[in-house]
Amino acid sequence: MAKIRATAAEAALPPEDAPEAAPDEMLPISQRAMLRRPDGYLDALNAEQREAVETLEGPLLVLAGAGTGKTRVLTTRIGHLLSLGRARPGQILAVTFTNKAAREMKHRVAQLIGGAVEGMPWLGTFHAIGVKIMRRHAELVDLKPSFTVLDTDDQIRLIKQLLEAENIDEKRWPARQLAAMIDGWKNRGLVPKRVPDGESFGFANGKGRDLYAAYQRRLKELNAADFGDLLLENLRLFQEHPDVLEKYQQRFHYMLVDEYQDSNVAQYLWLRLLAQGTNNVCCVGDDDQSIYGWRGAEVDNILRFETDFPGAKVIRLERNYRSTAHILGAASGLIAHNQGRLGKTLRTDSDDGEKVVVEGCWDDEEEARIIGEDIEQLQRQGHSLNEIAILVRASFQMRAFEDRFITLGLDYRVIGGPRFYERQEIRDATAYFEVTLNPANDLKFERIVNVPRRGLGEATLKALHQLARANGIPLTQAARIIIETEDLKPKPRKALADLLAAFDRWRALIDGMRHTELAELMLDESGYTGMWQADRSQQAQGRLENLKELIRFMDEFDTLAGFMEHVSLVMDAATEEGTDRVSLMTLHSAKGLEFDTVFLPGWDEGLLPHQRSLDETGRSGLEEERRLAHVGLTRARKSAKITFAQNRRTYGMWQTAVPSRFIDELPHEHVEVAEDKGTRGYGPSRFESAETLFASGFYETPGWQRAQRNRQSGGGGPRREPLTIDGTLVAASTAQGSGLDVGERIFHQKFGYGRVASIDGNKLTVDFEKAGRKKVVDSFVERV
DNA sequence: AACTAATACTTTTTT
DNA sequence: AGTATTAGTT
Repeated sequence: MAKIRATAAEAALPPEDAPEAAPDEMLPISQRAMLRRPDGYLDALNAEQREAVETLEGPLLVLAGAGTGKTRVLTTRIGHLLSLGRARPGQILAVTFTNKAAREMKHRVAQLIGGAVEGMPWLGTFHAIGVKIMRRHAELVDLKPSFTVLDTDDQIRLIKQLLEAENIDEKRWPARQLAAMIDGWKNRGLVPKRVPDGESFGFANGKGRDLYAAYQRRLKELNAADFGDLLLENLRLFQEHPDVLEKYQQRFHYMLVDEYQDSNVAQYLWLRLLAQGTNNVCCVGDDDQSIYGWRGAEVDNILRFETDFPGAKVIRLERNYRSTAHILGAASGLIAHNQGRLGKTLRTDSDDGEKVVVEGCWDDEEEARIIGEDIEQLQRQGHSLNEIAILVRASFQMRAFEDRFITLGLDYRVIGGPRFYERQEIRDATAYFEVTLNPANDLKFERIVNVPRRGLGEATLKALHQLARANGIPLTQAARIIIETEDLKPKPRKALADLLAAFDRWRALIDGMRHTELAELMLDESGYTGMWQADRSQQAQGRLENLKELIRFMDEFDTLAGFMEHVSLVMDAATEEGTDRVSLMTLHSAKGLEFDTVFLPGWDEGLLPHQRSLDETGRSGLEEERRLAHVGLTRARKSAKITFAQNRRTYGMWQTAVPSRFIDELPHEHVEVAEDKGTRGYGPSRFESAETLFASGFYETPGWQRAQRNRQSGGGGPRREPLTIDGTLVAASTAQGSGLDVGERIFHQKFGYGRVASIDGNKLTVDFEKAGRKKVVDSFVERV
């Protein structure tokens, strides 16, 4: 086992560390000269960008609005540092939040400096860099260098076990909730003993902090760290070991942070410690694009930059190179409603272009139909589908579009979605690999002990747990003991013995066999591939494909351990390029991208300012939602269209929706209401009024005003002044005993006439004459 | 231990 | 509405 750890540790310290061994890694003179040529990289910048690139010493905040060349500044700055010989690649720390951004930056730096330098060893996500540092000093944070990074699944599983051990009712205090709390604490840089009493009481009557502490202890026993630890433990490392900190302070001559508005407290503290060395820290960000507050990001970090880093210089990039004047005007007008901004005024030299179009739809299906038609129209006009995107607030919205596009035969791609690594089959497969490498990983062992089914169920697991807990040993070791006894029935005993033997066999092959072959062997011999082959379901084929893809991906690494290092942090599904497809994604995953044409469906009150955001974080939540809307609009280069639905299904029930308040906040001069094409008639006659409504100038129409009234009155109840932030969304909650009885004949806006089949509170099951059996909320039906 | 039925929960976003 | 988890049954 010691041997295995050694391999893992070696793999964890890849050759990128070479700079120390090969001291002079400065770019060759010829290359530096090339970078200096007069038509070179600096000339391509505007005055502010250039200043941002050339201000090398001291703290610098670059406030870069959407489309102002933020990435260009960052990469040019790195190139500049290298070409001036101010730093070697290994002396520049450059952190991003996403793997995508890290890849992009690596790529562009390589382009800039001609790919001569073998990458930048310290360019990566906060988490990836955190792991790298922690592996080198693992013992100082009570881990072994081969520690594994837990995914969210394992995290929950572990917490469940803790709750069980403490006899806490998981119904009342769900593991997810505790996981979220612990995450939150870690994001704020709080170790267990620093958790405030009040918050500790938020879980299981004050056991929150103790559970957190117990969880951390279990992690150490398992030699594992969760995502939060990659930052928190790093911070602890620096705080408790000034000598280590000093080493890194000296190493990093220049520090760059991308998307600083997304940083959380732990990241901020980490950065500030490092910056106390040279103080050459450059943060790039946009407070108007801070959309990860719910995940612990602190807009405050960017708002306070000048106080945190005394003597800081602030440069604003306000020239937008992306969007037309109308789009920019609409976006700026919207975001101006936020308070607590650093304030930027985006300018552009572009033409006015087209106004932002707003169109109301009957329901989400019509929304998808209208947008589908628009896209087909664009396609006929010769636009590339790759330049069209649909940006939604929540992923459930995607479904209507996917359905529609499939019937239209329109090619689309979903960006984001479940990450490759998060798929069940990938997690299972990597669990096999992990247990082979590290038999002490109880969580992974538990994951696959009975996958595929081997007859090792609850009873066996319980026995194993008991033995393991009593002796303080890993499950696999307990298994080894238990198969020598009579404690298990013959069948499970044999199955367990076989499994252990298999792991031993695979482990013996690690050094003697190509790791991709070994991986295939493991999946075959364990019966895992067989399990999916035998599965006749729709998805089984896809899962097998994914497993193949996994093996292909592994090929890019030299060892199994080296692959495992990256799998949890950096692996995401390959996005096939090449084909012409419409992109479908959430607003969050659209940040940093741009398209000629952007569709923004679902600007409904409760969905675009998302109700949950409003409920949980009030005003600041509303402002974050507004920033999300702003991010959406600013993705568009040439045209943007906003739609909303008047009826939407939530949790399977129809509710009337009200247009988003953000629509009203758009400056009139940059907006036009969709003209009536006369081809969109839909079902019931009441829709005709909606058509005329949109044809005759939106803001003055009766329909619009009705929507306004609805918004303010909370859905027909007694009038309430402007919808309060935590006001509930129209219908559902206003139902006061409907007085309906089973068997009564009713009318519903969408489904027409029907008879009540059963009543459950305010939820009705109705047999409609045309639409069949549906569940609806009683306030949407009227007695006839 | 495995299968079926009932119930609860969902719909923010990501390393 | 649909999925995921859980409880109850064989």
